[in-house]
Amino acid sequence: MEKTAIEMEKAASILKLLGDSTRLTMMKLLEHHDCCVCEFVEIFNRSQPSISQHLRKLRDAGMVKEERRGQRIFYSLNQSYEYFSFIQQILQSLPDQDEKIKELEQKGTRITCC
Amino acid sequence: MEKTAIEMEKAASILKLLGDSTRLTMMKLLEHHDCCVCEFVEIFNRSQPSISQHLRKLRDAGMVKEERRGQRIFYSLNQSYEYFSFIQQILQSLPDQDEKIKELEQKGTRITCC
DNA sequence: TGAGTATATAAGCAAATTATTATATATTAA
DNA sequence: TTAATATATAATAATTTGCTTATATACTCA
Repeated sequence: MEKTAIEMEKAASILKLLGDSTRLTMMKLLEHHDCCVCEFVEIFNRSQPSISQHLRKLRDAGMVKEERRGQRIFYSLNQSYEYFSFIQQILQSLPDQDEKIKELEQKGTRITCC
Repeated sequence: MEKTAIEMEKAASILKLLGDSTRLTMMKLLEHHDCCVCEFVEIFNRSQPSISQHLRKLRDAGMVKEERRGQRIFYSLNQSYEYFSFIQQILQSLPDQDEKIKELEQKGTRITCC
């Protein structure tokens, strides 16, 4: 097997993580926009612990990385992730979620600085 | 927006189904080879009901179709599935599983006719 | 320093998932 | 017809998942 080929078990575990609409939408949003936890809480209308737990799964898998800015923690795609191109390929097939960011901007709850 | 939400949900449900290494490997095998239940039972070394239940999920989702030939039921990818190209794109990123078919052939347990 | 805010973690629970065992159905062959 | 084979389905049990509530940690600001 070529060393660029993803193992089946690994691929399945990645797809399992993406196989949740909250996490999948998070990843699609992060494709173009860094986001902090409180933005996800508002976008998904979920509790803060629920959002944090989804983010932890993505982070533990290595798909996203975090960066603290003041009190907030911003998440972004980890472009060094070994299987980044596999994920990217999937995300490219998904419908744009930018209107969710636009809604935040209109409500004035989009966080753009620390 | 509602349509987009539905599409993300649909994508997530597809990825969830593929997010199991048995089902994912089944789909990869079916990409190039029709298979019957007893072949999967041997390949995965799982019980027959377990295999049938995985196949039922894939069939209920519309990803695979079945065709009876005598006592056996052969499964194949449903190329008319609405999201076939999405699935195909994922399968193309996965390593070839043909050696599993070759093993069956060497053992003489590959089923090629009714 | 203490209060307030943002986020993470832990514990517990209900729902979903997957495997197993037992049984039913469909087909073939004696 | 009966027996054997292939597969599906049902019932159950074990495991996993994702939510909630409660609490801990980290940072900012007065």
